[in-house]
Amino acid sequence: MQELDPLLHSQLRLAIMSILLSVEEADFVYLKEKTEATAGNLSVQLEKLTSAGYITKETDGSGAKPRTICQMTDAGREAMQNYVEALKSYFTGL
Amino acid sequence: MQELDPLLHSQLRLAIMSILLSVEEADFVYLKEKTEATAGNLSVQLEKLTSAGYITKETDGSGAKPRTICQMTDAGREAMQNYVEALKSYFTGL
DNA sequence: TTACTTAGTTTATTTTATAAACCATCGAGG
DNA sequence: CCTCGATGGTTTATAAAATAAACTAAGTAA
Repeated sequence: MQELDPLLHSQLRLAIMSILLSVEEADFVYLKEKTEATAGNLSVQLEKLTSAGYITKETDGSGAKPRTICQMTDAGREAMQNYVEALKSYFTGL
Repeated sequence: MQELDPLLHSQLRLAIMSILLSVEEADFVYLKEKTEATAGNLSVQLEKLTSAGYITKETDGSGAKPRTICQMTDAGREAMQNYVEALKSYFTGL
């Protein structure tokens, strides 16, 4: 019965990470559509994942209308792997 | 990207369910030791699982010092199965 | 009988998730 | 050029959840 990384143990953050696992790059709008989250919620959760170092979040500058692009980091991928391993220990009896 | 049953998507409740999957009967004290939760927290989460119908919780009466015994219900087992299936959809890219 | 331990529950506090309100920019229409 | 609405976000407020602290009641041992 291992610890479950609390940063990943959240439906929306897990969904974000899941998408970034399979896509290597996604912008805010895409993530919003895929996850069906509100913009506010998405923004908050992206920030958390970013400051944990699990993803990068670059906002296309030039003062223009913003475009935020996210990618998974190596640390993020590793954290996901650990999370899965930890989860497995919860389902040995199933 | 399916919904994750919010009742199961909690570390402690998942741990409780996991134990009850593999054991068919466990008392409060045993669950407390295994999960390393505080009594208060455990009590609250057991109550939630009970009122959701995922487990049963019988307190050995006779006015004496209580002994609370928990078991998983069929609904609980089914919910766990669904939860696992839903989780899988989050890790296709891993 | 006083005082400690055990088995819990109830209530209060903190943390987390979520939504609502807001700000800035772009593009279209008058 | 100026409003008006849509787009792309962030900030802040609210609701829900997890956790801990305080309490209750019975048993046990000195």
